[in-house]
Amino acid sequence: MASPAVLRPLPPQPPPPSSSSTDLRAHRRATIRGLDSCASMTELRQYHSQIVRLGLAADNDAVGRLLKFCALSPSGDLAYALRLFSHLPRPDPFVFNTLFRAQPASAPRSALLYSDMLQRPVHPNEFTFPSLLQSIAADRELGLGRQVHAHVLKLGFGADGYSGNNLLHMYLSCGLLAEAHSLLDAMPHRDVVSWTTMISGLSQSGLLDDARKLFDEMPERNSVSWNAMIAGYVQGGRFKEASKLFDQMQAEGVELDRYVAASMLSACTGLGALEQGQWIHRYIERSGIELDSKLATTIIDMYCKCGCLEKAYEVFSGLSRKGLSSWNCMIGGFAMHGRGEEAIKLFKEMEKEGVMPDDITLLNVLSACAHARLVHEGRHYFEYMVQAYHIEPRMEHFGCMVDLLGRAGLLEEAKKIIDEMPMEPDAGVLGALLGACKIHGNVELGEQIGRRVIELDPQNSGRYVLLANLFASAGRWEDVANVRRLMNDRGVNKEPGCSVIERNGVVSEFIAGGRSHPQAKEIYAKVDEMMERIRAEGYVPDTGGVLHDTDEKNKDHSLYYHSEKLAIAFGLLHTKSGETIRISKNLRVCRDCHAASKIMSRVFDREIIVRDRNRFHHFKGGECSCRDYW
DNA sequence: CACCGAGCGG
Repeated sequence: MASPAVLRPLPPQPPPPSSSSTDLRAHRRATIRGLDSCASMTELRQYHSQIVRLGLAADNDAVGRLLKFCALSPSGDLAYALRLFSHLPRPDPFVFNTLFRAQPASAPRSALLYSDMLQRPVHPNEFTFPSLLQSIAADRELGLGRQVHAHVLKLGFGADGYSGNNLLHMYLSCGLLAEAHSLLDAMPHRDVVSWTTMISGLSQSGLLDDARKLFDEMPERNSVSWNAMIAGYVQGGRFKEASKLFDQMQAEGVELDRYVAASMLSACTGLGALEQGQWIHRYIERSGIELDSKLATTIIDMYCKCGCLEKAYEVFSGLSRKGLSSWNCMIGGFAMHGRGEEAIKLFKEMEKEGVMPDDITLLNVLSACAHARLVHEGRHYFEYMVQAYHIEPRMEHFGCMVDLLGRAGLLEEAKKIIDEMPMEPDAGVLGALLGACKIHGNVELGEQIGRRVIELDPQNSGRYVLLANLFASAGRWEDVANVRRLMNDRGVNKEPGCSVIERNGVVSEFIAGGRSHPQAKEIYAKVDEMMERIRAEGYVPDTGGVLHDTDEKNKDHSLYYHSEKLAIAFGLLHTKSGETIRISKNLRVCRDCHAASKIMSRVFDREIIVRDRNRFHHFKGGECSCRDYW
């Protein structure tokens, strides 16, 4: 009854045996042309048999087109392409060049194919080297790259811009910056791609300032070049410079495309700049930039990490097709806001929709449990991930469990996880236990773990401070001094606390005790007023976290001017009453700021949202969303 | 018969 679904018209059928040779030629042309609009392997097989029947099995023109579809189309079939290739008696350069472009490529395989090409011999043309060099660059096979470079010159393609730019890319990927520079100087036809390749290569080698110098000097720029530089800053964590360059790009009237939009969303995420991020999001909607699952996830991540879970969820639930990364991102969003139940609910929804979770999904679920004190659930999912999905816990999963158990006060159980895990715990895992020891005042275990952590990761200032704080809480001032001395001897500096707040799209930065802000005087006066107000409401400075063994009054004052309090003062000065104050900071919220922020949210009737290194705190009506569990 | 297919930077 039901006929099979025919999605596309069938290719032209063979001509009747009586037809003339003119008809045959026309038919042959039509078949070859039709191939260029082929959409599926099923259809391709029909064309293939057609071509064989027409006696074109050895025809590079016809088989080359078949091979192009099999090798390059997302609905193609690489194995089929290789079979076609092996049955071609005299493949031409086009056939070889097409195979170089096929994914997944690898440098050794491309090299093998290239030497096959040379032995036959089939002569490489200018289209041969770009794709060959791509796979060599991706695998950083410098030795092969140098040999191919020699061939490019010997075979007379030294002046070809595409080959030159790809050689440049290859040297940059292999980290040979000097070679890249001299190649660029020697290139006869430097173009915007050559410069952009250099900028991106230097950025990826961490030489952002060199890249910027080149960027400023290059004769011509397009949106790809701007994005190379902006993305470089973002990758290097230099979000403010990314944002400044973006403003310059806008001023010069360069088109904001999806790539620049994605880079800028990441910059906003890094800065916690909600308004700017929202502007980019609206721009994407207005300009009709296609919202693929990757870009959507970038937007969701921006909203999550800028403290706006509701907007994140709105975008998430509006997606018609949710990719794994979107689910992961949203679950992670609930986790970092301490909304563990909702994270778990979303995970169950994901399972119900038949989406297969991965190790990141489960990491986010465990992290959600850790931030919400869901010890029971955390234990469950730690077992469940292996049983249900055969996902073996990695280092990070163990770290999450140590964090979950340790923070809940189950130090012995956390220690047991570390002792029994199949790999050597890294500084992150041990650091989680150290943090738990600090919270629960277990100096003996903390000291033992702390010393191990510091030796594993001697440049990380946070762990020294944690250990020193632990000693301080036990009144062991001599050990505090020893830790400080160790830091000094090793040249490790305490990372200064830094908070940022955005107002009218402008990001202001405050450093603890810093006075470089133009309105410093006003802000400090506001802090004093704030602290006075909350003291009257029962706030008592918590000097437990202050290391200096000085008198209490000095300690109070160093607490007053923590970056977070400066940022809140700025927020109170510059926002309308009732408006939410959003702050992002580089370190974790200290106990004193946490207590003060709670009272301030009540006294000034403001919602204060703080993103710290680990998670979010929503202060409202005298309470914090973390329920003092962080 | 001769034509052509196609390669780079985010």
